[in-house]
Amino acid sequence: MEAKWAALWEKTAPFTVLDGDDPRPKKYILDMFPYPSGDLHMGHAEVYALGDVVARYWRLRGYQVLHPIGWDSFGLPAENAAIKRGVDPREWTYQNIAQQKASMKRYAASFDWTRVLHTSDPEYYRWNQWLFLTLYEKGLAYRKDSWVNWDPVDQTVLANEQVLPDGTSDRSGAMVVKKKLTQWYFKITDYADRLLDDLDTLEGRWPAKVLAMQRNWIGRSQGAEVEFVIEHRDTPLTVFTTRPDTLYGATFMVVAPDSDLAEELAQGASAEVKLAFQEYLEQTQRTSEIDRQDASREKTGVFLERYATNPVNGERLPIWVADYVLADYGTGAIMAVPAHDQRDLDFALTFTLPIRVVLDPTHEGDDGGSLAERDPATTRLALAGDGVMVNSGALDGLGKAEAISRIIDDLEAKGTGRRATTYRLRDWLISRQRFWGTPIPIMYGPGGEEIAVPQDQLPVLLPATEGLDLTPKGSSPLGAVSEWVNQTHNGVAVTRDADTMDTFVDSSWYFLRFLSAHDDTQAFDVDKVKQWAPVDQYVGGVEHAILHLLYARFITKVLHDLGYLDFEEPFSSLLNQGMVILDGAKMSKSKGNLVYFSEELDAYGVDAVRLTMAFAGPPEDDIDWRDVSPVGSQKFLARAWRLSGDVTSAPGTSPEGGDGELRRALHRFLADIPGLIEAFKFNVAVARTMEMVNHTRKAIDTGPGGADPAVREATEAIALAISMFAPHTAEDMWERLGHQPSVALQIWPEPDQSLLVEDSVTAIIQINGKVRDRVDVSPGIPAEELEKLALGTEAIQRALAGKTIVNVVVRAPKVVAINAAD
RNA sequence: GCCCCGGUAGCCCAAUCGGCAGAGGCAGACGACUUAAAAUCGUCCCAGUCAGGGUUCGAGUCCCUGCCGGGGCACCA
Repeated sequence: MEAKWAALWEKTAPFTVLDGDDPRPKKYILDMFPYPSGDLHMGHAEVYALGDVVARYWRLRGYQVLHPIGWDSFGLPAENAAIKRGVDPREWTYQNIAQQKASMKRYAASFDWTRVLHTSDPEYYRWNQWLFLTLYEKGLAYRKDSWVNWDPVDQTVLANEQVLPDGTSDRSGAMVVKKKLTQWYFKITDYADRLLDDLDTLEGRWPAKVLAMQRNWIGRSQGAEVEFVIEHRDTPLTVFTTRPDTLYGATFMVVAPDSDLAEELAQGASAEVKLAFQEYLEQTQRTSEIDRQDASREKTGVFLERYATNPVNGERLPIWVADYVLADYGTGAIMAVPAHDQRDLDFALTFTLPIRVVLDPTHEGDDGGSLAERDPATTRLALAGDGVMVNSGALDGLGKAEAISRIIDDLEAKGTGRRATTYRLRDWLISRQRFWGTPIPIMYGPGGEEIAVPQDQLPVLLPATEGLDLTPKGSSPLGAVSEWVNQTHNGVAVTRDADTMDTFVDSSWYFLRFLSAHDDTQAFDVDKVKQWAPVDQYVGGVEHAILHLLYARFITKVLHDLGYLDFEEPFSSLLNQGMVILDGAKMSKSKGNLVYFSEELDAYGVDAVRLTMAFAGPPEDDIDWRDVSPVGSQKFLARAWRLSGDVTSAPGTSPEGGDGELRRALHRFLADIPGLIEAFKFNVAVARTMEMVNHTRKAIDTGPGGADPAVREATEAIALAISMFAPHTAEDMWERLGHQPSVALQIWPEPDQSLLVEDSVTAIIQINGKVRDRVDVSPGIPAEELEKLALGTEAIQRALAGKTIVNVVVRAPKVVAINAAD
């Protein structure tokens, strides 16, 4: 059956979207495109099953649906396989693509196969280079020398987003180290506010979890910058603080050891201090991220023998370096307020620095004890809460919030501070020292100056891999291809940038490319974009909640600002599916708890696997393959399929006059399914379809029989519903019902409203919250009548015997609640 | 430490607005059909919704506290 229908679909290509007028409204349904490492796995089986439900659903609703697919085919695994097995990364990649493509076709995903793109094709990556140059021209792509995350195994730099919280690489798993390198960045921080604020517009349409993760990641924090004059230095030291109210409590300053400022200040100190600083800096750089993030570890630091002046009270504050201050957050320096910040307190206690309380937390009715009892110097606990300012000059007596706004006003008036915002988000480092990616279209002149490759010279093609040594050496393999690196530009000898772009650049705009996938004159067609974009429904794993989605949002905003797009968010609605796991754990080769995609298809068939994915539970939940039953899905599909053989009426038979009960159930079903699919309650939609099959089975076996027109009507609707989940079975049912293919091109029938109105509903009668009786009434019954009826029933009369009615609440036509006392 | 999500039957999961806790499936038991088994069909079994408190005529649903599980961020000033 699978083979029969696959051949037909291949021939008729029912899901191809042609250019030209189509009167139907449009929907752009996009599943995250895969990375071609080996064959598809169970995770893919889930996304493509669920994405296909949505795509097929909107087709049933009469929409022209664009549902494209492609491959995110640049990236490290190809290169690593090449190194390990001596194969060409190109060959490896395109072979895997061919295999995955065949699997997707077998899986009956309703993709438009005419728009396939591969990011590793020159026809794609030349537009990636166009994008780079476009950002470059706008000053959004720039080069800087900075401390970067270095993966010592893959021998390449990583974006912040690719470093896991434990300090290891999300690819190789190696402990990431810091290295100072000149690299290309995209200025995503310019968009931090918009990336954060626009998340509000996605509320309710993106999973709350993803919104929270993005907000966390951008990490906006509001406070103030305060300037401290440094002795023997012209420019003051600026610090960022969220607690300017505690400025009077500052007793020392701390500078990050790996900052330029620390280096400079140490130069002005004695020889011993210089030496101590050098040692400390080296020690810091040796410390792994894991250790550095361990807040419980002993505070360390070096006093620089330099002093700053507190702008509000003229106090002399010693300046220290310590690794608990990070060079790349805020200004890389802080004012330390030990009484009100735990980290500063720990440091002050370690080095016996003064501690001054400036905010008295005692208040009426609190049981925290007196101020003396809470002295941070003895309790070793910083006073974190709100209270009343003390020891703070003009701020004395104010609360925290008032003090913050007051002190900022004062600082601004004096010109020694200002309101300020900082972000956790860093600029996006896009250079990679690897081969299998998009070459950065920049050349360097004799003086090292940047020369953008002219647009008409794009693409900058990757050289042939033959004879190329891809082994990681810490610099790009492209650098070794001298005839590629050394070029002549306007008669001058120049060298190409030998790095390639982060593959997240490729995927940050691919959804636009699908709209004109083979256009060789431009990256995307603005008219097509107007017709189709933004993506109406995006489907994919939560593992891309930060990286890919943030970058795609950023690039969309940039292209919007440049006038290419008239929208600012690329994905109007987002569905994250969970993972497919086994025995409560993530599948992995090392654990040996793998379920193979092709084996499952062999064992149960495509339809049963797809249906199992949809039926397993809410899409965002993980599916434990042990808890679900593809056999059960198989049985259900067979049961549904059998209905189509038991229908004996002719195609086109009017359902009028068919069995009333079955028709009422059916039209309720027709009315409910769309809402369920649109709310992503696929599991419930499948359950309702099973229920409908049960109803119809009963009508055939013990009801009016297979000749009843309602039975045909119901079976046809079931075939349509099933077509979203199990296309082969549905197609076969449709044919057996006497129709021409394809069921995928049918329209979901409108429910007959007259069959939806209930002619009677059951009202419940409660006494003191317990259900004591129920009566069947008409839905339009007036409250008084229902109350009279309720109080009159035998069961209620009996239950009320000897009691006094206190009051009666009537919610016609569903509930009568009687409150009675003895 | 901060933030987000979840906890309903042996298991996976339903339950628009606060209104009869159960739609569907898995597993299990029994029965019909069968020489038998499989397949199929049918019937049945099972929880008072993690715990405690509150609001309400009425709470799985709303509020508070706690427990458990999952996830994100974190020496971020």
